[in-house]
Amino acid sequence: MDITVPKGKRKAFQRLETRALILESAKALFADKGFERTTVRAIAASSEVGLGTIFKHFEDKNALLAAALHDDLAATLERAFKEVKHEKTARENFIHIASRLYQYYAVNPSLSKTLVQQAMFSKGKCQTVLDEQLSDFIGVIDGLLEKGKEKQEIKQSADNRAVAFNFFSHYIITLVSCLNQPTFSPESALAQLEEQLDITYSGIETTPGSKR
Amino acid sequence: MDITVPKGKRKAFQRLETRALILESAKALFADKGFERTTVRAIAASSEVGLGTIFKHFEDKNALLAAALHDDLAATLERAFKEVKHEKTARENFIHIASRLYQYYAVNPSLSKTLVQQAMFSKGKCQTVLDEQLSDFIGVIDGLLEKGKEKQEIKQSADNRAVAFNFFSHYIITLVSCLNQPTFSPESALAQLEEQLDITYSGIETTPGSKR
DNA sequence: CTATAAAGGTGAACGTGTTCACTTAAAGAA
DNA sequence: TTCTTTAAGTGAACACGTTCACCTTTATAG
Repeated sequence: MDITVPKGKRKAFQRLETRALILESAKALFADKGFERTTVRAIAASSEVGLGTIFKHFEDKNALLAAALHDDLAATLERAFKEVKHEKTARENFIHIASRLYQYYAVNPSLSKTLVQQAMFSKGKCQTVLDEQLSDFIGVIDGLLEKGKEKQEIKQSADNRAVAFNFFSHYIITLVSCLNQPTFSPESALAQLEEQLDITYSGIETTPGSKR
Repeated sequence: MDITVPKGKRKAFQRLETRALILESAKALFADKGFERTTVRAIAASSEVGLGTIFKHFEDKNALLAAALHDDLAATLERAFKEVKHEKTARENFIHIASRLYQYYAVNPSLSKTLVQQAMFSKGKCQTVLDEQLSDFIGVIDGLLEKGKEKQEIKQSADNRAVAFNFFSHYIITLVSCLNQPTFSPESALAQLEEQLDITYSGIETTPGSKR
């Protein structure tokens, strides 16, 4: 019997507290040992909770990783979105957002790789969390493109949806490609992304004006 | 004592035969039950081989899948490469190759998804097999682009390496994106790929000539 | 207050991928 | 041939993710 929460909501509070405890331990252990080398039993022991309890709070070990990184990732995204400057080009703003994300992934490339893998391939349900962030991301790019059209950066005939997907493709492939390198450097990832954006912007077909 | 191979190479032959037996069973079971729902024990039983034997032939269950699909995939790739017509544009040839691959993946989308996932994220060693195919793929695209430059389809200033990577990015992201749908249709995947190639070809920036 | 229902918490037990000490048989040396 | 070495083959044992029947505690009904 605890006096801090004398209401009829002790259970709900306990639940949240337990969840937080588990997440804290999970985060620390994942960061320390990596995903595969961290056992659910170790997380249970570290958070002083029964093994089964963890699975009352999280669908599986993957969901645990997603939850452990979710808050930081969401904060990174939100911060990046807020830093969008409307006087800058769509491209500059996009690169800035990508830059922030790459910096975040660089904190722990190994964990990031696992997270990205799960986001891209997870079966059915728990992907919702990451899908939301993807939708946000695509939505923001869409907005940037619209602004870009207004300021003559981008041609009117371009389809925002398709171009947003194009940007996202390059962002994600560059990320995966660089996460597979022995070391992940946000700078080289950005350079690679810029190279692809060059192509997306200028196109590759011969044009009447540039047939030298 | 078998009379068919009386040489001093019985062991080598036995080994190959055992390997083939395992692969045959693995292929059938994977196709029937899917990757996760097929146990290594079931493969061992079906191929009438000890459990440990499988791991003398394959690093792990993932390698088993890669090996099971490798030959078909290699054949698909080779066939697609041979169908390249030099009188067609680089884009048409690329789309044709992608089309063949998408058709192959469509045979068993679930297995394909697992295979692609492993190819993109496998740790360290066994990825070699798939990496080879990737190198081939990139190499062929590179060649197509060079031809494309000769026939004025693609501007000289384009960097083949970067553009080949660009093509590959769209190919792979489209594949993953479509494999995550409830049903995988090569046709809709191709449509999506074409949409992205449109962007890559024409570019999105406003040009002096197209400022309407 | 008591009785009942609901929900959090628990760890033994299970299934499965993977390892390893050992057996067996082929290849090579004497 | 006979002995030695090498490697294929094997399944018991292990580690870990996951499940589930059960317990305990809180919430709710009477």
